[in-house]
Amino acid sequence: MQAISFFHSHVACSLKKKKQRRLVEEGDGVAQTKTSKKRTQKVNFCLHRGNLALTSSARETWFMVSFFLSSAQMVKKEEEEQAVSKKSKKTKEEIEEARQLKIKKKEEEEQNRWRWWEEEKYEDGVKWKFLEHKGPYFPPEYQPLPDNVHFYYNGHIVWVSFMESVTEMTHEERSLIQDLDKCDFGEIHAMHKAKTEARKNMSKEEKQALKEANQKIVDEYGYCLLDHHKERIGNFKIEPPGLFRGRGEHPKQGMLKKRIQPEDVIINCSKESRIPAPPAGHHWKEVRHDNTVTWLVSWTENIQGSNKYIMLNANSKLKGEKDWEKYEVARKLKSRVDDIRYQYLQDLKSKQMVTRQRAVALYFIDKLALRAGNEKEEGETADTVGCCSLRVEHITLHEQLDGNECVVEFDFLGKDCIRYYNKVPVIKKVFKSLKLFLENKQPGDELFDRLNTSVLNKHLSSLMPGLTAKVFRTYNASITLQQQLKELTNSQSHLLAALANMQADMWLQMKLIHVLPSTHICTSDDSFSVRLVERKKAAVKRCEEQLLKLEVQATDREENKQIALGTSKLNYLDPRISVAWCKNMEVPIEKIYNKTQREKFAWAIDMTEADFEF
DNA sequence: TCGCAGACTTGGAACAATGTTG
DNA sequence: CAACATTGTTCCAAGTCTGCGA
Repeated sequence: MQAISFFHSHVACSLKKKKQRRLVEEGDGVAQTKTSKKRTQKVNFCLHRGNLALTSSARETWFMVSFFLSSAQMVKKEEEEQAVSKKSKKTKEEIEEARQLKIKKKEEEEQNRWRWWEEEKYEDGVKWKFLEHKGPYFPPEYQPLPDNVHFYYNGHIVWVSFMESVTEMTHEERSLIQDLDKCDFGEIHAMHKAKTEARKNMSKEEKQALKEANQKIVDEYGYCLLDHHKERIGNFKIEPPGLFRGRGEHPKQGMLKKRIQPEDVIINCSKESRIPAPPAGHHWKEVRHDNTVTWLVSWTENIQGSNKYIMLNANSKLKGEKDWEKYEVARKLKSRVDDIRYQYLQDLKSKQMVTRQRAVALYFIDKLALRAGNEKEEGETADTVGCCSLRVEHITLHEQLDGNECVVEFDFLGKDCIRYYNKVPVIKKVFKSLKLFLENKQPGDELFDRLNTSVLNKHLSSLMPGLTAKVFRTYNASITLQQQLKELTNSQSHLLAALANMQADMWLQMKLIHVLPSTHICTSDDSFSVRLVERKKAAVKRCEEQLLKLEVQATDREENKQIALGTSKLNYLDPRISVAWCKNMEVPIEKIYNKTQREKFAWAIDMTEADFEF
């Protein structure tokens, strides 16, 4: 235990620094107001310039959508660039040859692709009929420190066993090493620094060799055979030992994550398949043949005691089918959502406390895209909440605020300790109910004391099979995207090319708008003429130069957020909406999804017609 | 109905590769 | 062509939700 606490305090030290910075960055009110202001401006600008109506009040949802739009618009720019680079370098034949090769490769890939979406589904619960794989790839063994690298305690060289993080400290070490301040990791640190430096300075050949070696591992362990099709595995490597780095104020940060041995590992595969061989001298914990689950390998992790799995890549049948299903449920919600909304608005009047709390929670989940909020074990994880686990201190009620009535101010840490701060005007009935819920409660008490996620989800699934809280996030994001795209195409289809560029520029400018005087940006709004686009481009360039000088950390972070939101387009936006739009607009799908994304959404790209309706 | 383990999705951070620019 | 910026990939923590047993 002491070894653990030793590491704990060590890491806690370095973490604390970062945390403090984080606090400064995200936590303080000023920075926060700034970012929210920025967001609002961005939305307004879009509204104004692009004639887009903001239909959903869920800010988060909007940003997923706006990100999609902006990233979709780089069409022309890329094409130009390609043309230029081709001309300058290679000969005509070479270009032609390379092109042919590319096309051929693409065709081949297309041919090899498993079109599982055209096949019949298995009976309920069965995930596969045949599964064969090579087992997990274990991380390399611990390398002892070289003889010339030392660890010092209180100025003396100490040989320690715990450096390899396989074992805890020995008894003697525990009694010797008590004070972190007396530890000197200097030489070890220098060694690691030298190693990274050496890696950076490797020659081309060395890098190539390394790459090939890695590829070999992928070729051997990275694939499995599932129902006669070769499928890529998502994470075929066992997690290496190390220090647990939780997020936020995690009570277990810095604890020792143990090395996983074959004896800890459960293998799942077909009975009649070639069972993977454990490393020499070892055996598996268990080999099972359970075709109702999708994992190939599992083990129990020692920090939280939860299970870890090796599963297939996002482009596999198992993941794709599930994804498709998810969007189908969300689509079904489309036809029921009016009823469901009507119902929870009615429930707001209910005399029954449970019903009333449920209605308010649902209102939040639908309107604000809050997560369900399962209860968590105290002391095991950071203190974060979702809708159902909101506590008294997380909301403030304002009868009147900034010219709005009935405003709820949210301030809490959500998933991954990301702060959610929002002031939302709500309808009177919700406001009144909230006041009622807060009566006779102290900070620390639950806002929805009669409600939890399982009550909520049970209710939802009684309204519609398959309906759970998270479906609202998918539904709202997807429906908003579709609406936005529709309006875009209806009113401005003939100007689309210009608009596409416009939006890319707009996006760029959006980032500048807060830093630069407004004269630099809004030169005029009279038309969407191509000439204007050109002028704008020049303007953007000038602005960019200035931005570099004026660069504030705040903008950096804002950009990071935008990028992070981009990843959510992988999870919440029905790809068929985007695919249909591309087909309608004759925009190549490559402009919207990169290779990985295209593979993941192969089912959608293949099956979607231009007239697809979410 | 309640608690809990298990399975699977979501999403940020770190790292790697690739593109851009002065 | 080196330094910097952007984009893509990997890793794994942190959620959601289900089903089971008491």
